[in-house]
Amino acid sequence: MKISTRGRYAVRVMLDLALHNTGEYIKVKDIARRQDISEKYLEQIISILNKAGFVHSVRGAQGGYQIADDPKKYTIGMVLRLTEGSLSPVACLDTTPNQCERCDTCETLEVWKRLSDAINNVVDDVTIQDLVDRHNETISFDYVI
Amino acid sequence: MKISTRGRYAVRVMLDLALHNTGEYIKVKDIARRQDISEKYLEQIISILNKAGFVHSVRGAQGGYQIADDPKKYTIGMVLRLTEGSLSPVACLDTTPNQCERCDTCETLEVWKRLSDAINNVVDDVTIQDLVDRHNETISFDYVI
DNA sequence: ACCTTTTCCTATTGACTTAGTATGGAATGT
DNA sequence: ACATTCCATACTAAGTCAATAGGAAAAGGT
Repeated sequence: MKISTRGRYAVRVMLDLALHNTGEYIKVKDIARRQDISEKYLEQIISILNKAGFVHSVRGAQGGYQIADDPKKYTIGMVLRLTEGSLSPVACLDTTPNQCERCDTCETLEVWKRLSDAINNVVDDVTIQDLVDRHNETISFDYVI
Repeated sequence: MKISTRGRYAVRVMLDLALHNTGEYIKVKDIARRQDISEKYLEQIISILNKAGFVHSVRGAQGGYQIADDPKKYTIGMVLRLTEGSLSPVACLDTTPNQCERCDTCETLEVWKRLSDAINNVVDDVTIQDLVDRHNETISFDYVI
């Protein structure tokens, strides 16, 4: 029941791009350095975000990435589902109708549904913008000290 | 973010033992047949439950297993945490204090905490007895038809 | 035209986990 | 003694994770 680095890194990439959205294109190398993540591994992850249209890329010198839309438009859930796959705790909830042959008499299905809803409610309630705000709070707190 | 068969089977074992708690000892072979799970694999899983004291065992002929305490006493969360390990979505929540070197400035920590709480709230709200009740409802519903 | 930068694409790898299977030993009732 | 049942450990095939490796393609600077 762990979120893998792929999903967590993807969220951090989106946050990094939102924080550095100056109009210039952001290089993977810079994100990797700031986030302390392997450059090559980040390439793969950002490529997923790119194919889904979450970020926009330009190749060649002076190229890089930008977040495609307003950070308010992207929830953590969208990023995690894209990179991790479905967040439902059991596979049988991933298809409608439920393909499990035991689902008619399954005593535990209700629990998994509640669990799935609880998970989705949290991750879909938080946007990348919320993380930006959170970051800015932390920064100003540092200034006070 | 999936619960593995180990955890799900463990819950079904506990439910099976609760449903068949007649005073006699229940054989792994019978649970395996009813639940349609490999006997040998079930042995390993029930052994975890046994070592944790969730079930009580007797060896030899006429031996088997019984649920150790009132099914109301066991939550799904207890069974899952025992068999799956921690249910928190990120490893850094598993130790106090948080060992992650980035945790002071981590913008996402709050999300993972909320997610962890949401998960635990659901699984700790449901007991094995609730599954028994759910089972009995389904049975009586079948009778009506 | 050439070179550097940067993204894009695919293959490979070592460690680990999952979901079992296999083999045999220890205890218990008849 | 013997069948039954739990107990313990080792093994395995397939898959996932978290990268690493190597190069192709595009774009800008000179």
